[in-house]
Amino acid sequence: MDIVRRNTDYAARLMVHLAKHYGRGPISTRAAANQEQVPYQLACKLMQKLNNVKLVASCMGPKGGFELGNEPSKISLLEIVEAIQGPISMNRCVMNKDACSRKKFCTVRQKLINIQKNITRDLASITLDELIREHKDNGDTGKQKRRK
Amino acid sequence: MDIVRRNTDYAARLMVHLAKHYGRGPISTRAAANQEQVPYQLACKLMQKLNNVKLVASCMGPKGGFELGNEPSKISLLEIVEAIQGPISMNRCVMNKDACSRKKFCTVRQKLINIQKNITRDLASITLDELIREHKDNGDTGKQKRRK
DNA sequence: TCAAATAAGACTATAATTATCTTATAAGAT
DNA sequence: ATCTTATAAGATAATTATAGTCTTATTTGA
Repeated sequence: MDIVRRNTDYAARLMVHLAKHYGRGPISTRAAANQEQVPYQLACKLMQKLNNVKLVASCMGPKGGFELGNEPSKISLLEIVEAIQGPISMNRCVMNKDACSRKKFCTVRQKLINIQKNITRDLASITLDELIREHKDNGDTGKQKRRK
Repeated sequence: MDIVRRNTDYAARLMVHLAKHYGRGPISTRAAANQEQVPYQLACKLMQKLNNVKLVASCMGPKGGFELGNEPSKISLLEIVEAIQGPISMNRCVMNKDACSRKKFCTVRQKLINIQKNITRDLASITLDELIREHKDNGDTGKQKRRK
């Protein structure tokens, strides 16, 4: 099983897509999903989750869609991961205080907590703007096919 | 979902148990499972997986059981994790070269690879001997209840 | 030969994840 | 006003992963 799941991967693609168009109005989920090779219906659900935590802002109606809720430099991969799949957890005993009665004499727990901190720190350091900066020289021409 | 899964947690307990008795002959799975609060049948399966990669050595027959396949200082948490749940993977595209056609222009992949390296390095640095050293002052009296 | 142990694999159950479907609501365009 | 295109929300289905159990075979010391 992967730490970053498939849906999170999809969501990251969609966010990178929005980031590339930041400041130029909303993008419809259909267009973003098509271009980023994400199943449309799934994309709708993912956008909703991102909307719930204000990583994106929605505009209903025709010509509507979603746009980033903040500057690309202010949105990290960690936020996207947590919006879609919840907090990164090394082990249930790390997140849930009551998960294990052995906690008081467990020597593994503190070590797992430290590893978890490293992971979240690393993910938090990756922002959308650096992801699009490196994307620049690939073929996003702005052309788009419509409809699923 | 937890990066370290429940069965891996069980396996780690069993390994710590064996480590405490290292050099004093085999321990039966039943005894270890009882003391470490691991379901017996599951413990059997886990010991087999650990045996497959030689983290433990088996001795069949009465008075048999398992013992560590190596000194506690030579066995890391990473080895236990990988024996039970397979390699740590940040994302499918990291482990499986053909998982994603977008790989060539994907800016996230390399960053995920780096995070994954950090995790495995951290887990590899934790060895059984340091886990039992810190365990020393808890109540493993050697008393044991028999039977499930 | 018996009993206590591992070996191996089939099987079941549970839970998590992914994907789809349906209905409702909003708002621009005509 | 009505139509069309879009999001909102939630129910439900399908798939996959994980955890747990059961059964039978094999080994070996007493």
